[in-house]
Amino acid sequence: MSQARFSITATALDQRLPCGRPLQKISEYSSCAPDRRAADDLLHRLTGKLNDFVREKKLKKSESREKILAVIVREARHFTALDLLERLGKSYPDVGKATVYRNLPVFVASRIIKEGPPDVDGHVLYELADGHHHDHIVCLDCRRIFEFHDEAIEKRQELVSDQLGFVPREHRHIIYAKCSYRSR
Amino acid sequence: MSQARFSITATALDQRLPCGRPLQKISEYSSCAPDRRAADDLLHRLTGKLNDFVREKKLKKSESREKILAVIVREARHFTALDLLERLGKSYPDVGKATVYRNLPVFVASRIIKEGPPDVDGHVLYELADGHHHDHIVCLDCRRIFEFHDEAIEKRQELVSDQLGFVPREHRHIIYAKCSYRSR
DNA sequence: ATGAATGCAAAGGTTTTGCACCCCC
DNA sequence: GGGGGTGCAAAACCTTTGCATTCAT
Repeated sequence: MSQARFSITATALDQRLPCGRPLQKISEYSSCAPDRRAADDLLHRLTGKLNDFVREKKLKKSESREKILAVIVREARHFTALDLLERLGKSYPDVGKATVYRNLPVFVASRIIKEGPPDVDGHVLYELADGHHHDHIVCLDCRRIFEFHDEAIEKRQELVSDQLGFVPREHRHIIYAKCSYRSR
Repeated sequence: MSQARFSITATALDQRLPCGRPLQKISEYSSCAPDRRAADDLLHRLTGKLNDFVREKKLKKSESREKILAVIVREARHFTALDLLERLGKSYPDVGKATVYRNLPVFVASRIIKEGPPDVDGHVLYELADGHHHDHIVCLDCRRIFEFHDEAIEKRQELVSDQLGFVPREHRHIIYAKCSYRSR
């Protein structure tokens, strides 16, 4: 059984923080933008995607919408509506919260973000829809969210669904676990 | 690869309902109590479990708590706090909602119920903790919740977690799919 | 000029909390 | 009689909506 089939990504890149301290917000960890240049590139690409969608659906351009997108790309990997509001308030206090709530569905519809698993408090977690499907593993100690992908599980799900007479559309799979940070 | 490793249980037992009609509430389907005698047996067993917990934690007996438990066992397989409130209101209108919200954590702590996957509207779904772990497959058409268990996926999760340096504690796995009811 | 998009504030729906009272041990 | 448990109502919390206004096309 090949180990190469696993892949993992730490959403939180700041590995220096002590793991034992519980955080108030998952997002405190996921806020570290990994690479400014990469983020800018991505923002540029996604802005294009947004514009395409806006044109296609005969919507109108809006500065607020682009500000929101910028904050998402630069600061958030996994975020709730409230996280986003809070961050947006720091960079762009002029954008109202109703606008945020009204635009999240637009970003989802344009496949720029997608709804992920619910966070620890039960709120919808959004994340960038980068095209690469992954599932989540959340550390119960440090609350960081990691991503994993395992082809064997994916395949098995399809098999199970099929055997049971279902056509699978999507799934959410979260493992709550303890990372070994503490014991290292 | 043996097929016998799959198991499935329909939470909703009323198979006569037309599948095409979307429901307002998941619970409308999961409300069909399968067998009165079995439910009473279970209630008796769980009441004992509750009493043990109450004694152990030096809490006190309460009639409301037992009423709530009775409604859970008799009417609910998968339910949100609000579902429970609504049903409770019919059988025991004298029990206040604060009491329900305050007791749900007690039932969870005593391992009588557990938090399940979030429902379609994002609310926490509780379910009886019957000791048999299972995951869920939800039909996007008829909204019924089915339970499945696949040992291969379970094992694989442990392997993945272990390889990545995590000690898994629990997980939630929901497949959103379309059942073949319509096309039959 | 038309209708999308916005900010604000008010309303909505769900869960939690404060408080006085009740009841179990 | 001490402290958990309760009901009620108020508050807290997050999200949606109404409305007048602004802005993009």
